[in-house]
Amino acid sequence: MKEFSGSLGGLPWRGYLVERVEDLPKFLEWVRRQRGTTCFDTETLGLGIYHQARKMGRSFVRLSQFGNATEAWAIPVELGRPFYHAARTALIELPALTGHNMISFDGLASDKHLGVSLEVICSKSTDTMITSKLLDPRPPEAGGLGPKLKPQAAFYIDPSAPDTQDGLTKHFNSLGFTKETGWAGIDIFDPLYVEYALLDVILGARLLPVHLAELERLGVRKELLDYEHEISRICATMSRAGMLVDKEYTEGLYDTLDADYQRNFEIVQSYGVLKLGSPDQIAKALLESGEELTERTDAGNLKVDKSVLLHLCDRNDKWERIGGRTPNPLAEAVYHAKRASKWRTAYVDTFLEEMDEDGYVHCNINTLQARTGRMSVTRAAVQTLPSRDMMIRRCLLADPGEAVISVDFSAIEMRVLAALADVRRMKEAFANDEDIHWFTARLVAGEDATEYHRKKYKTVGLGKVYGGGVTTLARQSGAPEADVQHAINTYNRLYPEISRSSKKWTRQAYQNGMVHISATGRRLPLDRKRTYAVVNYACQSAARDVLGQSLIDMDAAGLLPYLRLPIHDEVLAFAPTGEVEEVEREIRKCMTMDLFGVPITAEGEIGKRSWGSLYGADF
DNA sequence: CTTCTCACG
DNA sequence: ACGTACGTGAGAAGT
Repeated sequence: MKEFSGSLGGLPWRGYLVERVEDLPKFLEWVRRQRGTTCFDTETLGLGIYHQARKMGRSFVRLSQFGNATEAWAIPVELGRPFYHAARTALIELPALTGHNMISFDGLASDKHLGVSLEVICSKSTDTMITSKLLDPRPPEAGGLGPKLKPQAAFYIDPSAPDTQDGLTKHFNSLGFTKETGWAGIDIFDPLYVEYALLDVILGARLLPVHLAELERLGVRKELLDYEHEISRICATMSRAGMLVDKEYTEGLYDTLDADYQRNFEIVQSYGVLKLGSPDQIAKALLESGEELTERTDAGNLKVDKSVLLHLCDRNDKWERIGGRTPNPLAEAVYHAKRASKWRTAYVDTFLEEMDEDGYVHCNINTLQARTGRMSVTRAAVQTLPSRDMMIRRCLLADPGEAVISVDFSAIEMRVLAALADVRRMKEAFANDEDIHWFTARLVAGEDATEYHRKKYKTVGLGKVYGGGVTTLARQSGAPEADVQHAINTYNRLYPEISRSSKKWTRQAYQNGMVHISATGRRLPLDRKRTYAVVNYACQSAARDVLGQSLIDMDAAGLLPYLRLPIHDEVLAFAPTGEVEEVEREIRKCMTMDLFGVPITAEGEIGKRSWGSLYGADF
């Protein structure tokens, strides 16, 4: 056994590294003495819970740490069964746990590699990542502390708390490792590695009570904290289930996209462009080919983005000819090469890289990522797969004998806006199950309302939710500014409650230290220069909480085993073909509710085995 | 590390 | 009085 000690925030701490099997009884005695909440953390080979251990042929969990405010233990799980069993016993026997991002990372890692299920972990855990996001959801660049342990510890515990993440990276580098290779490569008994591992649980154990006290001081309801832990468990369960990669199709797609890229990049090169990702070089070559470029980026450079390229190709975004000019072959090649390259690297490569031994990808769902509380999904970013073309979604499959189900909320943000701002005429429209944009168009143009009117007022309605101005809406819709201005004025007359609520929410935020309190009691800090964003924050965050509540209802209805992904206003599920209709109906039922007198409704779709089947694929 | 670009809701 | 589209993840290039 090796001992460590130090002092943080004026309070000493001691740490113990178990080196031999004979040290384990002392650890287990300590475990049995713990009455309060114990912090749990793991040091692993990396982030790839589901594929890394197999690829490297090693124990994924290297070190497992447990600690309270003053004492911490490090168990070298990778050394073998007795150590693994001690960590497992501790996880099972400890009465209450905390940890930083522990549910979606350490919880899933324990589920996969330590013989302790996610359910057991979740039944007694409080995650300080969740408490930190409820205190302030902003990343550091937006003025918040950010969720990392270091700034949290520095602010809430001790300004001189060491930056264990940054410090470890530097230590890795000094030993000849990189940030990535260090996790797997460092000696399990390296003193600094172990000391930082011990410090992490000491800090985590101290962070929880301070966070909880702060949440109480700020009046954040306990119910919101419980609600977020339920959502975290539900989403981690979806990650664990994963989605099957159609390996044969995906490898074929890799080759297709690669060939597409090669072919088009050769054409691009023949115009003297060496780097496809260099807007400078592309702009120069286009100018030399006789084109005129007028649009500029925020930084003042010539813009050569997708819309500019499509225009030069004489195509719309569905790749249909516009018929206004002769297509520029360089623009066509750049467009195709960039698309093939992005789709291959961002999606296809990631699927093949992240696949586990059985061919499943287990994406990481960050349940409170955005400052509005919205979720994000990484490794792979499956919330952003191309939807106009089915080829990427075609890579992901339900299990044999199953089919995909997708259920969407109908116009959720407009409904949430009507509910939160108490917009009388909108509420009437939704009560009658009207299409809100047709409704608005008919209010203005009567029976003469056309698709053109609907589109115009849809743009304005969305602009309201986002807080957009005349210029942007005009650019976005292609309509003249005067037209758009008139439509906005009309909209404001029809639905005066929107501006009224916006002003009220802004005023209240000022009184509340520039924080908007959402309908569910979430704290949403505003930027002083963009207070108009309060309408968007209120709507986006309430829409997210409607989704969250529906997920909790789905779990209660026994539907969790079918769920695979939350996508902002949509839920993706897989079910045996004999049950799809019933599962779709039950999910839809959970997504149907009342929000302050506004009916929230949903529509479902049933496909075949691949996700792409919902986008036109025939399998 | 910042900028640009592009994929989504 | 004025004027503001919101929120993400990811890769490549250039500083």
